[in-house]
Amino acid sequence: MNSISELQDFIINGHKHYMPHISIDAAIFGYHDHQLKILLSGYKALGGYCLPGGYIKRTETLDKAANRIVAESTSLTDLYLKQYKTFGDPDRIKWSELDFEKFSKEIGLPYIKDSWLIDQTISVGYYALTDFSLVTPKAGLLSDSCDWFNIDEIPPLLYDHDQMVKDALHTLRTQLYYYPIAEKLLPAKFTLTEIHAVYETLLGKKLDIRNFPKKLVFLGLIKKLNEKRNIGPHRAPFLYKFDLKKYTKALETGTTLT
Amino acid sequence: MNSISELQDFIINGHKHYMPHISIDAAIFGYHDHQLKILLSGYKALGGYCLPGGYIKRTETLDKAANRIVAESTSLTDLYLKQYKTFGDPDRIKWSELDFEKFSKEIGLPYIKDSWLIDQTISVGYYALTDFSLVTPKAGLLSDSCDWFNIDEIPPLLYDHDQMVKDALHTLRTQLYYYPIAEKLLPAKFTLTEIHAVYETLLGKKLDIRNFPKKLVFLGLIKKLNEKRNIGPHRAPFLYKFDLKKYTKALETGTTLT
DNA sequence: CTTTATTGTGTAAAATTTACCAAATAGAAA
DNA sequence: TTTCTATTTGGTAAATTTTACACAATAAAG
Repeated sequence: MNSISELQDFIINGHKHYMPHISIDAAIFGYHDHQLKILLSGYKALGGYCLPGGYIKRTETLDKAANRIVAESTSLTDLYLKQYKTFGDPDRIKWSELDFEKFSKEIGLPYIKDSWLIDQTISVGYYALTDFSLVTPKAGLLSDSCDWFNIDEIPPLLYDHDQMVKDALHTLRTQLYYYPIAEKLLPAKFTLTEIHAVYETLLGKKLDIRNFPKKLVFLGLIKKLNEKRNIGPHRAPFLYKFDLKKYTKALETGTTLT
Repeated sequence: MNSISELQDFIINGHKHYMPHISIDAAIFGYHDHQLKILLSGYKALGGYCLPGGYIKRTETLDKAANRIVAESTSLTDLYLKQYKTFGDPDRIKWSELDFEKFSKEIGLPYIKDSWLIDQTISVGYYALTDFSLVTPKAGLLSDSCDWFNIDEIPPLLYDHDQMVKDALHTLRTQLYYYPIAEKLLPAKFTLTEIHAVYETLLGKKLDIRNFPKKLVFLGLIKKLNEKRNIGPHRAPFLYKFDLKKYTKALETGTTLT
C-alpha cells in the first residue's frame, strides 16, 4: 500500500481530479488448465474480496480509465477490454453494513465519513481477457491482495460484485461467437486440443473433438505451424496460431463456431 | 414547457434529488411501412435535435429512471428497454460550442453557468422498442418538439448522439437473434409479409419470402389466427401472433432466425 | 518391438438451408 | 360472369452443413 498522506489526499481531495458518483469495476479473465480464472482483490479492512476497480479521471475516456485500472492489478497495458454493463441500483452498496470506523482505524486515518467516496455510486462494468501465464497479480493502492480464482470457486463478493461476475460471464459466453475471445485467452501458439478445451470450458458443453478443430482449419481461422509440442509418451501435436485477419473478418460477417 | 420557476428550481437545486455527472439517453425505435423510425427531441434554444434523455433520481435504479424518461416522450410505460452502452468521453459534450447566454435568454433565466448541469457528464445509453402506432410523441420539460424520423433521414444530432444512434442500431441488429425484438416492434396481430419485412429492414438484406415465415411457423414461434386482413385486390393474408412462451424459450436456447 | 494414450484423417448419414415451381384467392376490370 | 393482376402459400428437390464415428498415425516407455 502507498503512503498514508497520499491516500489521505485521495480521500479528501480526489473529487478534484476524479468524477464523483461513478466508478469502473473490471472482471479480468484468464484461462489455464481447463479452468476459467478471474482476478480478485482482497480487502482486509472490509473483510472480503471484490473485482479490481477505481475511479475515472476528469480527463480520461472510460476505456482509458479501464485500461489504467486493469493495469494496476495485472501490470499489463492494452489488454482486450470490453464494456459490458453499467450498474446503478441505489442499493448496490449496503452503506449500513460497512464499518467505516474499523476501516479508518485500519488504514490509519481519523475520519473519512465526509469523503466524496462515501456517496451513491454507479459503476461501469468492463471485462478483460488475458493470457493467464503473462500476469503477475498485484495488490492496488487500497487492496491487500490480488489473486486468480477458478471461476467456480470464488467466495461471495462485496457489494454487487457477484452480480457483476455473473453478467460478465454471460456476456463473455454470448460474445464468444462474435469477438476474438478465445484468441485473447490463449498464448500465441497452441494445440488443437487446447483451443478445443477453451471452447468447451467457456460454453460448458462438449464439442466433438474432431469436428470442432476441423471447422476452424477449414475456415482458415487458424494456421498450422511447422512445430510440435512435446507432451510426453504420446503423439506430439502440431502447434497452431490464429490468422487474425481472417478470424476478425469471419466474425464480422457472422460466422459462428458451434 | 413547464413553469419557469419549476425549471429554475431544477437548474439550481436539481442535484439534491438527481445525481450529477450521470445522465440517461434513450434511442426509442418504432417500425412503420418498411421503415425503422426513431424518436428525436428538438431544442430550439440549442438549434438541433437529440435523443430524449434525463437525469437519475437518487432513489431510482437505472432501469426505473430510463422507464420514466422514455415515458416522458412516448406517454407509454413499461416499454421494452435495454441498456446497451455507457458513453464517457470527456469531449462528448463540446461546451465551447454551446451558447449559454442565448439558451438562458431563450428560456427566460438570467444565468445558468454555475448550474450542476454544466459539468462533465457520462451518459448511459438505452434503446427502447415500441409499436409505432401506439405512440403520440410529446415534447419534454426542456424540449420544444418530439417526432418520429426515418432512421436513414435523421439530421446531424447534438453532442455525441450520432454515435449513440449508430451504436444502438448495431446492438439492435446483433441482438435481433437473441431477444424478442421483432415482437416488440409489431402490433399484436400481423401478417407473414409484415414480419418478413421487419426482419429485412432491420438486417438490411433480402430474406427468402417463402422460407423465412415457413421456419417461424415450423418452429411454432408464431401462431396462425382465424382472421384475415383485407388488403384490397389481392388474396387476403392470414393474421398471426407470437407464441411468446415458445419464442422466448427458443431465443434462450439459441435458435437463430436467419 | 510391443504397448498405451493421444492426435488427426476420412467418410457416410442426418439434418438443415436454399431455390424456386405452381396453386390459391381477393377484388378490379372487361 | 369471366378474365386479369398481384399477392399469399403449399410443396419439393437440390445444395450445403452438421454430426457421428471408424481407424490410421505417432511419440515414448517398458
